[in-house]
Amino acid sequence: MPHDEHKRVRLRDVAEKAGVSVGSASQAFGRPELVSEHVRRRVLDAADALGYPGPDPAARRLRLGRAGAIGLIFAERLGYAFTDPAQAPFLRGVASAMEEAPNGLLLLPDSRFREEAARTVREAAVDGFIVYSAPQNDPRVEAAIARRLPVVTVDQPRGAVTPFVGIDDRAGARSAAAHLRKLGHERVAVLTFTKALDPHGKLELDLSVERLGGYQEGLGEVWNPSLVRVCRPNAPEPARLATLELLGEPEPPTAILAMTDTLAVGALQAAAELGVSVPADLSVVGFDDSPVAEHTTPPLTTVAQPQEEKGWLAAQWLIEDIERGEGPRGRDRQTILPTELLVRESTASPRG
Amino acid sequence: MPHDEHKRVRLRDVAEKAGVSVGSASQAFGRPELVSEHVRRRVLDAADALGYPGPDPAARRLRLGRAGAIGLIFAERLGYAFTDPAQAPFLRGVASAMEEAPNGLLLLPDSRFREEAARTVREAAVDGFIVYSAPQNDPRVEAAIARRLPVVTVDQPRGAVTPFVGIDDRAGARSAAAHLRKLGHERVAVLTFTKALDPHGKLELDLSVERLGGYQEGLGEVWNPSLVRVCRPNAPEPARLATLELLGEPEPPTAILAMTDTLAVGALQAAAELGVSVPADLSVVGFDDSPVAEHTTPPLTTVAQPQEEKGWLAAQWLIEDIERGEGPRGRDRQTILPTELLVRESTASPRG
DNA sequence: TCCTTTCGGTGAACCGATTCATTAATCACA
DNA sequence: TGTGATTAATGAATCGGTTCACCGAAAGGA
Repeated sequence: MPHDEHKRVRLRDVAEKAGVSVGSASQAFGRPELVSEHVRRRVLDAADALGYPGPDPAARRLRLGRAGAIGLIFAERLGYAFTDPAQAPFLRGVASAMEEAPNGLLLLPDSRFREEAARTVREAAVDGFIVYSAPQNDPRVEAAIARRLPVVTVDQPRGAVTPFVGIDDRAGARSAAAHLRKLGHERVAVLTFTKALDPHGKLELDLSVERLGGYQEGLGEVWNPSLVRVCRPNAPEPARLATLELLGEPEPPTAILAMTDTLAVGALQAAAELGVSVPADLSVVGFDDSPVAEHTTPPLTTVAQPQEEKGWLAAQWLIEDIERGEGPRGRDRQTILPTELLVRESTASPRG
Repeated sequence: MPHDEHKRVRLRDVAEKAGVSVGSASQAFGRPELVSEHVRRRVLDAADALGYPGPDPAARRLRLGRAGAIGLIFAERLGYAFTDPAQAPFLRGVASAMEEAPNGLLLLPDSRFREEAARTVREAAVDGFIVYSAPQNDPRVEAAIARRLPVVTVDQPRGAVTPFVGIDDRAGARSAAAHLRKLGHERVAVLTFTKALDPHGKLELDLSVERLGGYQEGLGEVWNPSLVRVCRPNAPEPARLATLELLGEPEPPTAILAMTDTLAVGALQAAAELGVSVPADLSVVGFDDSPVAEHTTPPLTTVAQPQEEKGWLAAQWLIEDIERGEGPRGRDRQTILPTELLVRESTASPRG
């Protein structure tokens, strides 16, 4: 029967009830080998007689100076988090690096209320942050840096003032575009996504800038800005609509470069709806090689990037820096992992 | 230029440098209206002269008695988290309930190391837990309850000793099965997923038991246990393989009941691969009405459930209980939200 | 001029644990 | 029986803030 104990039970109360000092009581929980079996028993008994919930994490944290958690700052609002299946492997990588030390992962999503989100970051009980694909001038990122905790930045090579891991987005995009060019395509549309712009219009993500640049380089003289469509958020639906529109035009593109596989999926849906055959009438190239890419119809040609490795490395570095205990470092550690163009069945030479 | 201050800067240091008491320094940050403009300035200036990262969250938490975060305990390991697109709307619901108060969301995934995962829960700095679709005898759930913090359970109606929100899984599944029955199907396969079993083989999720029961009831005399396949984890790939196998048998099923849309997607992939036409040769019914369901080819007949509302309600209740500040409650609050069978184009009467 | 408010600042108590230098008790062995 | 070595328990200091009862000075009122 639950009594309505309104007061919380403190370690002190347990010690008193057990007739030992708080010191001993603490040991009984934290390092049992230091107390006699006898004391341990008494303490544990007292504890559950009183309904003691165990040492208060907040207090133990304060004393230990470790929060036991890592903050993950990412681009989307929570509701759209992980809508893109490409992010699952990244998480898997983070997870495997964290599995040894029992740490929690504190999600720090974007929010409609920018400043509130930053406040959450300022007040988050964490030992460090991973900034995943969020622009450097995001208030949350600034707040994270101001905390003077270790930070590792992912997918944001240019602006980072911290260690970072990423891929060569430009080269990857360029190879995708060059592939289409070589097949002979001359009307190539681009599906991109932009992050929400702040009032100053400056919240640009390196990632999208770089990929766009790569497309332009790879397409060379057939690059056509009027065929670029912004799809927001990064999900199939907006891409489907954009593609429907593109294919409805008098002179439709013969190929589409989608900045993510998720957008490519939308493009494929639109094509299927209109009875446009892929790749005979339309080639589609994605980016990421997300888990869905090989199961679309037809299987998607895409630029593979080592998501899982990115996640693993970022977490690994962060944990190292946390254990090193010397605060944040600069951008003295960096890795650019390679990408690879995977040619599957969604691309072919244009008709005629 | 960053000096290598190894010591952390404390509020005390700031106060000293500013020539005021720590009390005033604290106010300058926390409640500016209580100090004179003059003092506030001096403190803030001293703060950034010293590079003070702001009040230490751990300490402030301890004093305030609030962690400012909610723990989310969910079924999958972190790597597989949110692999199922059906979970995104749930998160969105949670997010919208949390948007007012700036709280963090601490992910408490399952782990290969069961006990480590439970430890993380025991030591998590949170004010309460949402248990999302995790079995009641999961060590993490037990740890959460032992913390004597508010807990809300989702999708686990039977075992819950806490408030819970869920749907009538059995009725939903029954309606799906009845639909197929009415169309005239007599060989109906079932794709299910089971949670990892613990050494005692008891980690059963109500959810899957209920849905399975519902299928059985709805199918009546055509229920055939030998056509039940376990697909693990809950992702398209295992379902694809299972379906490939089912369709390769001498007497293949004419319809498939998939326990989640994610599994249904795998079934559709397998059918497409084998050139089996849906719904002409094979009917497929999903569950969840996840965002992908209306975009599959063909659009998926499925049992819709109000994921977003579930998330919203769970978070709402939890926040209320936290603010009420009277510790955990029992299962005195509960809601079963309705499901609805959405008939799209993946089901039809069997041939002949 | 004296008394009462008002305003702003102070500093000690407290949040709930962990740690460690000390002290007390027990044991082994000569 | 005395001595040194172990082993176990103690309690005060500490982690880094927030809060609040109290106090002094300046302003307002009679």
